[in-house]
Amino acid sequence: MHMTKSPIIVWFRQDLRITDNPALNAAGATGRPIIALYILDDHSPGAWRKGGASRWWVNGSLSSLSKALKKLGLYLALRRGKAADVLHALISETSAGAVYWNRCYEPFAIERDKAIKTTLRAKGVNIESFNSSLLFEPWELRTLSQTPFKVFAPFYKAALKAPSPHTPLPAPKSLRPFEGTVSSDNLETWALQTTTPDWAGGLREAWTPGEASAQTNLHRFLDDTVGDYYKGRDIPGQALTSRQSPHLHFGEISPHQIWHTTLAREPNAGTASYLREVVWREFAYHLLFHWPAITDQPLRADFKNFPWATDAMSLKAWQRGQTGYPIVDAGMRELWTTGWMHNRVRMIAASFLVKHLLQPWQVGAAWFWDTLVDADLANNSASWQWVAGCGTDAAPYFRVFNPVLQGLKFDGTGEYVRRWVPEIAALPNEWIHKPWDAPMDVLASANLKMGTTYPWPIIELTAGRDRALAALKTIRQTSAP
DNA sequence: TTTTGAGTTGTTCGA
DNA sequence: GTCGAACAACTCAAA
Repeated sequence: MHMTKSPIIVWFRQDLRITDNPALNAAGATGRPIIALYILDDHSPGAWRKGGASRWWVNGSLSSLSKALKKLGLYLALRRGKAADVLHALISETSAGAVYWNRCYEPFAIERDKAIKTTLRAKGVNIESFNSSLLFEPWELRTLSQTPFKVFAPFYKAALKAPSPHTPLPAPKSLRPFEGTVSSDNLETWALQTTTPDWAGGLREAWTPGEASAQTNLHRFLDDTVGDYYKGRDIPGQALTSRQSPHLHFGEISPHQIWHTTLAREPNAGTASYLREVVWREFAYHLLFHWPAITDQPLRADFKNFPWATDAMSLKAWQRGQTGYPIVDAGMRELWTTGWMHNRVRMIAASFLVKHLLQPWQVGAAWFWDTLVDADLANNSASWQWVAGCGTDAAPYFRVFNPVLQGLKFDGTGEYVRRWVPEIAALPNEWIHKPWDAPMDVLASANLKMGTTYPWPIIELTAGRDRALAALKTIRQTSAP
């Protein structure tokens, strides 16, 4: 058989879209028959098994991708297992001569893909990989002395100065399908969406996975709210953020599409700060690429000796949204119900766990990994380390978010808290962020029994803050020579 | 090589 | 109620 006629496997991973998909376009351009493949890979060494919310999402995303491919004449084959094994099997079934994919950047994925590339090339299979999920490859942006960046501001400056990211590719007009038989799992048998119990009602209500939804959502955001984004993105009671994170994570939309579509709009403070947030995502990937251990280990070595006060009860109260601090509890319940939490509240809730409750950031990261529909190894690792103060930037150690002040400042109307903590909804604004201080008659008329219908605060704020600052002091001393 | 300016998102205290 | 200073020291990145 001539290699040039042999089919190409397009291996879909975190690029579940047909527009601006370089691997798919390149395969299409060869004119050779195409086999579209997705592998549910929980088995490669070091793989971060998708959490519950992510599994729910990818189920919807795959079903949407499979429909879109069908319109192009392609059938999406679903297989599960160790990616290398699946590929070897499929190649021997179909005599495929090439595998095309868009790059992933998680440390385990890099290692897996490198190994696959080596063994398949040794067998004479051509491998082509493409960039589809980052505006800048993690190794592209460098300081003047050729080192990777550790601080966002200069990274951002370098990103703006760098050559413009590629403009998005159109969807291929038509593709030549592979004509042989390729067996596929039935998506339902993967049981990514558990129905007993069906805990995903809130997710279904909040989200529509898939490329079409990602596009609709981007245009809604740019048409209606980006103008208010600069300040509005801090107000959790209002829906002024882009809500693109899960779409971006699964590659239902590319950052290039977001970048160029946004740049084509009337520039203002909102569009500028939105693009800046997209560069934050790039920065997280840059950090993960150059410091792959940040998924588990604090980047700052002195934090290895940090005296965390690991405590299962504290963690549980936080996870369940029962800390007694309304803004924290609201956030944790929004997360549990919808698989997402507003960015401002993520910072408050994360800071509360790490600082006031002195729980290791890794356990918070693990909970987010399991419950977020946008769970992303780079963003999650970098962001938790930022909050904990052990990451790259020199955030001042004394920056401890006060959940009452943050609540008053960013949810002064209590709209957000009332939505997610209904048992205190009848409290007037004055007490909505500190129900424990409310007078007896106010509590009574709000039908609120502290300690019964809503918990007393799990920890006193000043005591928690002082304990955190004292803990930080200890590692400063121990890290001295 | 050395120097210099700066570093996402805050809180508290005291005037 | 408002406002500015203090809260540490260190590391990064560029000049």
